[in-house]
Amino acid sequence: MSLFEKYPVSITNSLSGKKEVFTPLKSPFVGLYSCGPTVYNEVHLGNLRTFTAFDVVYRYLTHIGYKVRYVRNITDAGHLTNDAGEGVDRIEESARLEQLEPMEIVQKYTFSFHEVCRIFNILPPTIEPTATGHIVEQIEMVKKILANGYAYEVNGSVYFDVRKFMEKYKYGELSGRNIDDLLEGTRELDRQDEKRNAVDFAIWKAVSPNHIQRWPSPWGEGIPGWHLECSAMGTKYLGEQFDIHGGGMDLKFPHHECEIAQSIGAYGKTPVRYWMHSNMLTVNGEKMSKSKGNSFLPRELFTGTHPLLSKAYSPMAVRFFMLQSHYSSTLDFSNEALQAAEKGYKKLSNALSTLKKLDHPGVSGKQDEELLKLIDEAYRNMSDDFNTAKTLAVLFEMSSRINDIKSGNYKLTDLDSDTFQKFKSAYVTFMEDVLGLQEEGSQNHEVLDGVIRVMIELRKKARTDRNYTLSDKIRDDLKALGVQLMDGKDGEISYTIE
RNA sequence: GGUCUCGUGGCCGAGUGGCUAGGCUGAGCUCUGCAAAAGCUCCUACAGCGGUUCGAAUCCGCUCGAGACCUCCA
Repeated sequence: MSLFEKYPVSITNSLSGKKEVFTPLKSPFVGLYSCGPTVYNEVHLGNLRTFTAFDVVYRYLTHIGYKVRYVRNITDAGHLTNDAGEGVDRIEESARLEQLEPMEIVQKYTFSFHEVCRIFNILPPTIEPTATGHIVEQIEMVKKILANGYAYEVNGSVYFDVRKFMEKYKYGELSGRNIDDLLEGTRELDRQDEKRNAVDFAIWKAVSPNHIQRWPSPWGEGIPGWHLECSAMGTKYLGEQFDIHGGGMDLKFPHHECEIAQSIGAYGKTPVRYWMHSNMLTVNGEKMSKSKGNSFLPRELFTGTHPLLSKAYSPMAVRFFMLQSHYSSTLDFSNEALQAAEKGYKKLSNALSTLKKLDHPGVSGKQDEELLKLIDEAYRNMSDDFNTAKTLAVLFEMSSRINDIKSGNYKLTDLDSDTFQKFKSAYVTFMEDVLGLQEEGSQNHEVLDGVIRVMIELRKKARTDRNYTLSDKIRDDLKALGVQLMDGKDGEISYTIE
């Protein structure tokens, strides 16, 4: 029996608004798509929250035995900031601002995005398609939609005909929009628009002659509509219908709503069975966004240079901070909250390194139902709509048990070896593989480790000589450098690096 | 204006009809040469009002407050 059968996953489906048991179309295969970044700028912490949320979804589904194909796109084709064709193209704008080719902009920020992902331990997806690499697929999709009568061409642009679509299908189901209201509110603006109705959206857009990014199409030179790329690439790699599509809450409308309409318009079936939306990261209760100017860059965290921060925070502390809340709730970002998260993370991380060094003595004790129950709970919590907050609570329980073992309050000889192995493997797996919380510091510094060991030996000697002035000096000086020594009961000294 | 979400102890943040969330902070204790770490104990809340129920933070209604989407945004 596989883990996903033992702990069936339930997902809050944005489409129904309800928690539903997750059954993949072709178990054990799972198709997962999540909207990636538009690479015209550096990603900020709010963006990162969503990527982290779906990283955990991918990690957990994989861990419990599903074969996941995880597609996360890179939007590297520019789009006009509104569907009417006014506004600016972000990538072109950045290119002009930085005096670079659009391709250089896109390359630069794609690399930067990957670097940030690596730092935050966000795994690469199994496929990371780019919009510009799938122009052909997008043009083909536009052709299909035109052929099916759900789009019309005006002056080299192609628009999706929402009115026509609604004669046969529903539009607005995902976001709970009432189309009549939408039409009502925007009727005035329609006059000089190419669109038949305000709710129509571009699936192919003709661009002016001085626009740098452009591709030939049956309708003339232009760029694909923003919503189209996800539909085209999702279909190509995951099929006309697939299991999970995720993204930030702010993409629900119009982006995801349009995706649904396009796919139905092209293939006659609804593209996604489970829609997942992660909620916003807020600052003082307001959404973090570039346009509001309240966003934090990853770099500002590591260096502690942001005016709202009192110090620098490590990537893992930030990752822990995000996992402490459920993905569907807003999460408020503040210096205090980060400080608390840093300490909490350190506690779990310390227990992790302690546990890794522990081995069962081989003397057979008895089973411990409590420990086994904790493992079971961790799985139940994760299978319950990827509730990382509840899972972390269980890991804190476990870390207490680990510390009990370390301090001798709980003797390993009283525990049977099988239970211990299960417990150990569960804690390490949930921390590292499922939640992606790695140990920080200590490792990867062989020389430093050697040097600290030498200092520790000297301090031990000083202590046995009762030369506390010297032993305290060694400890205090190392502390000043960020190395914390801790005296164990058995006379052994361990250390952590800030 | 329309649609929707949320309001939990000093702070962050789970929970959704009866059972301890958890983390951080603060106070006390144990251990320790002193620290640190760890363990134990304490401070115990559900915006307000009304209703349903044997029983509600959890369901329903109203009031107040905050936010999101409706235009690019994860």
